[in-house]
Amino acid sequence: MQPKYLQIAQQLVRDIAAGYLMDGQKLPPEREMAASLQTSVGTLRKALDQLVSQGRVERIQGSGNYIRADLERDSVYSLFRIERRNGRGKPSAEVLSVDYLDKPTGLPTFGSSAMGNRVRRLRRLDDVAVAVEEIWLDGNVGKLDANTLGNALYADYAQQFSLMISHAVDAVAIGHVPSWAPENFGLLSGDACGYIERFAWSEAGECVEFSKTWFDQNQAIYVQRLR
Amino acid sequence: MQPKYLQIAQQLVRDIAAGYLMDGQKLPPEREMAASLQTSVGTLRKALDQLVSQGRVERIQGSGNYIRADLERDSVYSLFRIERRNGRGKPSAEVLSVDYLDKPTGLPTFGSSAMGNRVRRLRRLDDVAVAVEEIWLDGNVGKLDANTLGNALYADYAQQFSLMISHAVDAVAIGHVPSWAPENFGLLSGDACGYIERFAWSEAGECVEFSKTWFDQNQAIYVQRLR
DNA sequence: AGGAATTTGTGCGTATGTATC
DNA sequence: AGATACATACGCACAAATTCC
Repeated sequence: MQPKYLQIAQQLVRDIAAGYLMDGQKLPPEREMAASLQTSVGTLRKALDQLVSQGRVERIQGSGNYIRADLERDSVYSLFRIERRNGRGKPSAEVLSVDYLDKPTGLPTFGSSAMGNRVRRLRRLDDVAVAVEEIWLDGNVGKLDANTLGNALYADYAQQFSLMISHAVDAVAIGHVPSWAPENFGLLSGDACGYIERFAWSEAGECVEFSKTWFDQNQAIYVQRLR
Repeated sequence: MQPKYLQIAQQLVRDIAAGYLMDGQKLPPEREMAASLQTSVGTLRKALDQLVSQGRVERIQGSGNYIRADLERDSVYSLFRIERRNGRGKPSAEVLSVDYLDKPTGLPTFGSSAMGNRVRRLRRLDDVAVAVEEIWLDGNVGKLDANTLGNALYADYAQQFSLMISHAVDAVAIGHVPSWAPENFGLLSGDACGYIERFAWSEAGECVEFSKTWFDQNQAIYVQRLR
């Protein structure tokens, strides 16, 4: 039996995910809400504290508690946050190619297979191309089905392979835009460009993915949020 | 006037930093501690919750509260992880200058004062210069004492001003090595260079710090670890 | 091994302060 | 200025985990 304040917090999370609670919606006053949940204000506040720390609820003293449904959290962004310089932007991703190939020499060692799935994508914020990326998913997890590959890559891994990504390490480096970058990407092939190298680990503890993301700094920044 | 629970939390942080509270040490029982601090158990618990969320204290039901001094957290690394390409490196920082100045035009808006403390540092890993950085700490927190400024900047803030940094946002950008970079930095003044922009917030919720860190990519990478 | 004592975790109620509308 | 709503603070009772005898 979980503590009541966690039960309440989880119920609220489910209500947000299910769409019963919409983004920006104002919750009832704490006393009212506590009464309807048959609990005390203190316990309700502890539950809300959880959601505030997750960024799902914003509390404004004297005003109220507001739902902050963050679609990004469960989508393309989840483990890789790119923002427009103004801090907003609806994310999407266009898959340029999916291939099952021998890992080329020069690719860092990761995973256990000599083969890998290579995904190349163009990423957009508000329909503006902001980054291109090349992702290598280790071959031993299986062969990626390009047709069912959507915006939320890690969710697709979970769907196709029951593969859950648990953590990752990102590093920043400076390089050049790859030759396969599409024409409508702001920068031209060969331009100097900052990129992110990423290694990602499965919940089983194996490093299963390596990726590089080159992004147009005029359009977007890579953001690390702490705590 | 800060809330009592934050005052208590900060006093405990100072006591840990000062060495009055050693790693692994067991704190007195909550009721006892609350009495000696002339507060209620609930308020003390809220203060301890802060420290637990920072990893400074571990609470074990039925046993007690234990100090978890994490030297790495309070060192140069804290909230800003630079590694050598091999993943190792003992961090250190040399303070080049500390000045209390009018914020120049062009500096992003943050904090509430027109003045700011400008710190310029050279950062090393294993005594190799890997990055230079310029840090602006808002003037309204006070005037930094250069003499007591060590490697652990955020710990120094806590010491000098009871100022605890709670979270930060980092963004990657590309620019040029500043003119004041020392000779022994690998890159030369004006060289193209990746840098990190950082905004950092106090626990009171005010954005109190802005910094730029230019780093020599041949020597070091900036690393984001997730989860 | 087992039970009592100790210590933190959870839940509730209330009073007062402070920000917002 | 008044009403509303969240923030802080205090205190108590009982549950759960640990420690000690």
